[in-house]
Order: sequence, then C-alpha cells, then structure tokens
Amino acid sequence: MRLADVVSVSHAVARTSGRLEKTQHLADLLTRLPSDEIGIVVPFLSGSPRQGRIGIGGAMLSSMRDIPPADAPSLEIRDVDAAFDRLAAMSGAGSATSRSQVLRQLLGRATRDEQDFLVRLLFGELRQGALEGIVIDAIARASGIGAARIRRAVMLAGDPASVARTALVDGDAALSRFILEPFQPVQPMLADSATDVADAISTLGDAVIEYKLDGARIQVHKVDDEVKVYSRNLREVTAAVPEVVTVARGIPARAIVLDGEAIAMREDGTPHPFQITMRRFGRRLDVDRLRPDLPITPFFFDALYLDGEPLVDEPLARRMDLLTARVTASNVVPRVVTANPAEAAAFAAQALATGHEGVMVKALTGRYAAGRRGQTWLKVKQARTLDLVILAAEWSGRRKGTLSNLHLGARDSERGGFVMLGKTFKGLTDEMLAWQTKKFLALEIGRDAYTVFIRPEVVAEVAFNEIQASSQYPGGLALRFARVKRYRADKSAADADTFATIQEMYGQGSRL
DNA sequence: TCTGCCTGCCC
DNA sequence: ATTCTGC
DNA sequence: GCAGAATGGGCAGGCAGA
Repeated sequence: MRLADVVSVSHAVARTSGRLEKTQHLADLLTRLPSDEIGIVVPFLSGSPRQGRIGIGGAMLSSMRDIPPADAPSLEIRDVDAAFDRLAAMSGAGSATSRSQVLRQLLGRATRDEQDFLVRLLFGELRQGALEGIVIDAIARASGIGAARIRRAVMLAGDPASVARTALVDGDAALSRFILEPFQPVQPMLADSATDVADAISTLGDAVIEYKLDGARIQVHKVDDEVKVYSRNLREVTAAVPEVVTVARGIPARAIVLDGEAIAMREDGTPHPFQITMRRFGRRLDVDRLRPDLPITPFFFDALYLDGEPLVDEPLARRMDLLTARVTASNVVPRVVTANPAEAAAFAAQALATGHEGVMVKALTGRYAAGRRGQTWLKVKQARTLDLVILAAEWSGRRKGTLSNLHLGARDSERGGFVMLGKTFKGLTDEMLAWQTKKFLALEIGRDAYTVFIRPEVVAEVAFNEIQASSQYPGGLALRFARVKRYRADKSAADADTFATIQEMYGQGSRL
C-alpha cells in the first residue's frame, strides 16, 4: 500500500469529529490493507512508528522545513518502514548527520501532505483525533470481533499490531493465544483521582488503603532464577535496578508476575524525592557505582500471575493474599484494610507524615483492569496552593491564537521583583483562555517569538503537588504539576506569596 | 576534554 | 503527570 | 466515562562543536 492511501484516510479521520465515523474510516483501511503491512500501518494509525522513538525530535524536524515536497505520491509504506529501520539503527559519531540525511531524503520523496503526516508521526503528535483506543474499535469492526475482546487482547499483548494481525488474518478463535504469561508484560492498571480518602471510601466500600510511593512503576516477571523488570510503558529496565532482581529471585515461587513501585529510600525509612529516585531509575551506566549510596527498593502491591495461574480476573483480596504469602513484608507497600473513613484518614495522614505523596484506595472486589483507568483504584494525593503572579504567557493553546501557557512567579520580598517558578496551561477553560488573551495583550510590555511578557499584576491561585529542585529556574526551585485553580481578581501582586515562603515549604518537604 | 543541546522516558 | 472537551 | 489533545519539570545519555 502507498503512504498516500494512509495519509488520505488519516485526513478523513481528522476531518470528522464523530468517533463512529473515525472508526469506520480506519476499519475500511484495515480491510484493504495487505496482511503483511498490518504490522506497519496499525502503529502509524495509533500515532507512532513500529520502531518507536528513533532519535528524531522537534529540533531535527524543524530543521527539515525547507525540504521541497514531491509533486506526486510515490512512497510505499514499506519504503517508509525501511527508512525508519535505518534511522533507528544509527548510533555513534556522525550518526546525527547521517540520520539527518536519511530523513531529508525520505521527506524529499514525500508530497506536502505526506511530509506533514510523517513529521507529525515522528514528533508524536498525529492529531487525527484517533489513537490506540479508536484503532482498537476499528480492528474490532474490520474483523467482526467484539471490541472488548480485542481490547483485552491488546492489554495482554502490550501492543495493538500483533492483535490486529491475528484478528484480521486468523480470526476470533486465534485471539485465545493472548494470555497473561511471564515475560509478556501487560499494560499496567491505572487509577482515577479522588479528592480525599473519605470520598474514595464512600465510592468503593470495603477497601484497602496503601501508601502511594513517589517512585517509578515496575512490573516484575520471574521464572526460576530469570527476572525481568518493566517500566510503566513496558520498557525493559532490568539492568537499572539489580536490587529488584535480587528481591524477585528470593521470592518462593517458580513463576510470578508482580506490580509495584521502585523508589530510593533513605536509611531512616523515609523516601527520597522523586528526582533522586530518577538518578537510579533509567540509568544504564555506572549503576554499581551509585548502588551503595542510593539503593533502590521495590514495594509490591499486586500479583498478576502465580505458578501458572493468571490472576487478573481474581478479586484484589485474593491477589493480595497470594502476594503477602510469598513476598516479605518489607517489600510490600504499607497498607491497611478498612471501610472506616476515620481509620483510613489516619492512615493517609501517616503516609504524608512519612514523606509519601498520598494513598491509593482500592476496592477489595476489583479485578485487575489492565491498561484501563479502573474505577476500582482511586489515588488521593496532597495538593497545596499558592497565589502567584503571571509574568508572561505563550501563544498557541488548545485553540490557535490564544495565549495559554502561563509563566508563574513568586514575589521576591527581599530584592523586589518576581522569581519564576515554572509554567502551566492546566486548569484553563476555553472561556479563561479567551479572557486572558485579551487581558494579557492589554498588559503587554514586550514579546519574543512565542512569548508575551506582561506587567506583573494578575494573580492566580495555583495548585501543585511538590516543590522540587530546579537547574532551569533562577531561584533553583520549580513547582511540580502546577495548575491554575482560579484567577484572584481580589488580589494584587503585592498580595502574592513570596519566594521565601516557597523556600520554606521546600525545606520542610525535603527534611521529612 | 568539556559543555550545551537534543532525545527519550520517568512522573 | 493534570486538566479540559467532544462524543 | 472514555479517548484524545495539549502541555509541565527533571534525569540520563549521546552526540556535536568549541
């Protein structure tokens, strides 16, 4: 199949807003697609190449803007896939130059529409209003198999391409080969948010409350002495966390799959900040050098498979029993089972006092809903707010032509002026975007290519989860997960929170 | 060899 | 990660 | 309620260029 055929379907999908119609367009394409190209095109339509990230980012892509497009389409899907293979394989001195050349060549053979498609695909912003979720529906429609069945297979397979091939070529019965088994990582279950523990308990009933650790999600697979560790996105990270391998090897089970969190702990049993955990997690070099000073500890909270039996359809209560029967308590997330809101709230307070980011509340009857934001897991995290001054805003928000991304500053009561603590666009409705675009242009004192700087007069109440060390911002501190709660028309810049306050909050947080 | 930029991937 | 929006 | 879009900060590692 030609790339142009895929691009034209992508356009048709982008043009319609209806999910059913998008699905139909994609299903039609899948029906026409030669079976040996399913593995290439399904990832394209889901928003990323089969090869994943291949070392091409925004800077490289913007340097390609001058390439004249071809007049007529000529690229085959296979050509593109082959070029991506070559790009992915490049490394070492001179590789950036050759990568640029190969990409340039590819884009030079593409029409304007094809160039746009390839650039969006490589940048990771397909923006056709359909990604994996809709593609799954399309696979279901094209194969005549139920969407729930396809979805489940994708969760167990970890990716939609192999499921699409099986469904379209071999049919319904063949989907039974997608089962949970060791070394075949499954998409991890995700959680919804709740505002507080009492709220979560009242939603879920009998529940387990667990510390929510601010580390990195891990899925650990073990068969006999062989162990593999996967990240939340199913990337294999075994080499980065030998401590986890050691713990897993010590578990008295022939075969087991566990879900948990890896985190750097201090000797006193309190957690390091997330930034410190990340010095170890994701590291490939010098792991042994850092190990003594910065050990990583796994804390497990679920068991998905044990000695031949998949557990994902078992209620949480049974999975917990099996987990605690095999894993030492020091490697299980601290937890309490209760339906009593007061007891749960006390446990949550204890989690925060120990330095953790909050708690998870999970229904005891819940199945393990792989890949879904299940209604049976609720996270409760502590958020605080500050009144901060808007220093500037950047163009291009949800709708073109609005000033959306806000620069947030705290008042510097000692030296005067403001200390920037980060940016956010979150929490802004369309209505607020429209209002602030007008307002900020009236306050403009200067601009560059992307940014309008304004008189520091507008105050916003900003929620955040943590203050973290920053190498980027002038005060050496930045807000984590900042979002606007509301504008404070009743406050002026002189009423805004001071940088000294933020420094104090940071000191308290990091001493815990 | 050092530094800055870019990319990928955690949250 | 968080949040908003359309379906 | 789901799916998608839009965008945040930081760390590690690789490469290019001074």
